[in-house]
Amino acid sequence: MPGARPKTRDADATRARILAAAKEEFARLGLGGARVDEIAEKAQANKRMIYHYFGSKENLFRIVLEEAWLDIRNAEQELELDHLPPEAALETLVRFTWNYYLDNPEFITLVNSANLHRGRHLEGSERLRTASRRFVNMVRDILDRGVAAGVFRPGIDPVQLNITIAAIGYYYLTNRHTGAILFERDFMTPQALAERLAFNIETVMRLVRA
Amino acid sequence: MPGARPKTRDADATRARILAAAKEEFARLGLGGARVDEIAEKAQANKRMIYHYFGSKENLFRIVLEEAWLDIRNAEQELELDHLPPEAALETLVRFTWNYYLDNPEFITLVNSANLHRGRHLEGSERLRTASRRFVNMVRDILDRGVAAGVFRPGIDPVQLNITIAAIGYYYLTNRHTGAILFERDFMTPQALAERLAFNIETVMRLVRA
DNA sequence: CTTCAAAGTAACCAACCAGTGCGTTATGCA
DNA sequence: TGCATAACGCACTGGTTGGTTACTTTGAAG
Repeated sequence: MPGARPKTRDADATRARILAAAKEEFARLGLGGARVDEIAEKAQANKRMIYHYFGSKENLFRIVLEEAWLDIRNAEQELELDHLPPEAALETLVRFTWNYYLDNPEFITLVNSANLHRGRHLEGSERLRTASRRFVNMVRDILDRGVAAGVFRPGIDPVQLNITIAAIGYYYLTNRHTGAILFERDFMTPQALAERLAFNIETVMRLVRA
Repeated sequence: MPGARPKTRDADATRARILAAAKEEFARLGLGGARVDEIAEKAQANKRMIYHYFGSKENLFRIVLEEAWLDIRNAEQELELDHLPPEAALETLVRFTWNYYLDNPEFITLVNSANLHRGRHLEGSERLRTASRRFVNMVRDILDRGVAAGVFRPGIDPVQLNITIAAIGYYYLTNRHTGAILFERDFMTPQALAERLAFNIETVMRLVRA
């Protein structure tokens, strides 16, 4: 929940409250479903302020998206995977990705919304491209070290591996509602979550092992 | 594109045109973004006919979703995987799933929309549950035959395997727009698609092999 | 032919919604 | 203290949207 409005005027705080409320609403209802009035109310701000700080609903969406992505890329960097042996580094990345999706469920729905709109709102974000390049290099480094140590097979594309690591967690969580109906099981019990994580680690390890 | 309006009155054809147009619009813009007037125009029908046949926008969405799921479940059955040896059956399923997503891109966005609304529109569809049960049994049978033949390891949960097979294709395609921006490569060239399919087959085979 | 239910249409409505015009209030600085 | 600037708020609009009312047309059974 965005915090309460401060007594005195504070541009940064108001901007931040709007951003937090927008993230919630866009994640819950998508770009088309979210209401600017609702965002303003949740942020304890006036709708006029949204247009003052962000210009348009679409631009607000754009900034929410960019922030969300920069957040996960920063968190990945803080894992310092280059300090771990390759197998431990990869398993840590799989666990981290899974837990990040669990702890930040709005990230997944925001990404879905962005893609429904064909990625239009992320085009031209140089900050994001830079962060992503660093991330891919980190995974490439893990793979290279694993090959050198003889524990990973050579020739694996780090981008394909990244996509797979994200996919096996992301899909399970984003499609948990229809999954629960089709497969007649609760996807979100602690046991179900633990089983899925173990399955995913096994999948990735078998994929890379020499 | 839904066909042109027939000369004479034809309730079934009108209903079908509305359904086809709705599928397109819901897939393109989501439940909230789709416009009933637009669906009526695309279907060459009057908006009132939508309410006559389907009662409400939400109910129209519900039926579009159910049809889309039944379509893929039926197509899977037609593969007759029980006539193939276990390894060939599994690879065929991975290829089929991938190609189905490629040939029916609206399926993916419909599923995303359904999950944004927490699966609410699929609740209580007994037809769908029956079809899904048969599908899971089919995969379980492939796994069992593979274990008996000594080519697959035992203890694999067919539901987890299903989820993974869907995930590694689905995620790549649904997130191809943001992926293209982040990873600075075109996800949809024939070569990129062939590489991803090969990677996915490798992933699944390594996951199940004894 | 007649009849009548179903198919089809146009015009409408109340609610809603992104965006704005314009005025007010607080704050930092000279 | 006075002033420029930025933060903030209210009330409105022009256009849109899901859904409805009241009506005409069609086809087929008897």
